[in-house]
Amino acid sequence: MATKLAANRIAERKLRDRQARRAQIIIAARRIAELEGWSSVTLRRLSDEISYSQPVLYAHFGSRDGILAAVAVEGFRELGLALEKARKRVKRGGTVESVAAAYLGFAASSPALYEVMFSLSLTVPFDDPSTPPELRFAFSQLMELFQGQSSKPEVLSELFWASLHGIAELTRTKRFPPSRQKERVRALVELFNFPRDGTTQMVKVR
Amino acid sequence: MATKLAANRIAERKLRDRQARRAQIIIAARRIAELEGWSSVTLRRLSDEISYSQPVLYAHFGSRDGILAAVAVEGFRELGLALEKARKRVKRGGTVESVAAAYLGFAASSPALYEVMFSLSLTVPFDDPSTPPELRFAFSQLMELFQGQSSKPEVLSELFWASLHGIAELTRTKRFPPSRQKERVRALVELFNFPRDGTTQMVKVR
DNA sequence: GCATCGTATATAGCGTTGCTAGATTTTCTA
DNA sequence: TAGAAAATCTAGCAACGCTATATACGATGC
Repeated sequence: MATKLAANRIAERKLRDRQARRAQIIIAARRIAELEGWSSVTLRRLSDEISYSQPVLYAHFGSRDGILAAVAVEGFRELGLALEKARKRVKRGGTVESVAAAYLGFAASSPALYEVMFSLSLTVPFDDPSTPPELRFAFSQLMELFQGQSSKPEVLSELFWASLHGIAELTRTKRFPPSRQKERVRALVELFNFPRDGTTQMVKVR
Repeated sequence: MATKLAANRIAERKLRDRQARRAQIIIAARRIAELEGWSSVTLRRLSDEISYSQPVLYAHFGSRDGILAAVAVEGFRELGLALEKARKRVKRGGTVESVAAAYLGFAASSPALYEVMFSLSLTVPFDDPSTPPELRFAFSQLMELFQGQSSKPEVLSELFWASLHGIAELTRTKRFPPSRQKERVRALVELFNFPRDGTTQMVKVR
């Protein structure tokens, strides 16, 4: 019987080791990408960093894309937490502004991570039940902003997400001059702070 | 003297041939990408399609990225023309709606083309004088929409561009369910049809 | 018309990539 | 401690972007 217990502990230890190494790979990939770009994240380089041979990487993730996907999911996890924090620590003047700042701050501080979260052809249909919970959680934080304010919270939060993503992406790829970033965010917040739910109307005044 | 003229004509013909082949390469790359994705656009495949050897590709574009960049610029050219058309043929109810539809229609009908226009690390700072005119023209079409309406047309048009780009991108990568697309666009148009220029105000009604 | 020279094009190969089959070592079990 | 099983490595394949070198071609001068 003691052998059974020992076998259990061994299996547990193996699992721990396995997970630790998996995390190590993800961290290494992320670090290299952030420093030198994703094209520098090669399997040989990675296997070198973790001091294992290449096939070990395939035991954890089925392919190079599998590694990128794992990094992306980790990115969504962190983004979700950052948005939740920004939403709950209600800054006076509206949560929309706080969440927008948190989103763009995240994208700006980890450009390579943000890049792989979207440029990857993960093809996660979002609605699908197979969508990783990290993704759903991150989006749910955006949806919370418009709950009850509008007749269609999904539509408004999707549009909000799209706007944030567009700003993040065009900033990351240097299409937007950084000089006007503050004004862009201010305009964005103004637009989304007044959703048209039937009880709000825009009128001309003079 | 006749020899001089002949030499001229020969040089012209060579230039024409060269440009024709250049266009051929761009068209082939675009077609392959649209059918099988950009990873299938290899130099061997391209040289095969145009019935020339690989080094010829390097005589035209310095590298594979050079080919992608050329395709991207062509994409911006077409996008600019499409936006101009949508803006000038004023559909009743506002040009914003028309331009938005044209933009998203372009992105949806040529996803690979749209992808390379932005996912490429062209790193074109936009403001820079070295920015291709095709890019500037396309953006100018968006800026036209908000000229005079707002105190800061650049900010509003950049925000509009970002929103459109976000929708296009999240749709292309299957993050958005296509079912709500119409509503998303409607909400977008509503938001941007009422820029806050000091003569418009949002009020609660009941 | 022919030799010559320069340009255009092709051949062949280098180094690196993602990935994998088969050998080998390590670890557990009985 | 012997043998089974799992884990890991070695070595190599095909395909990639790219380029040095060789060859064929076309224009030019006598």
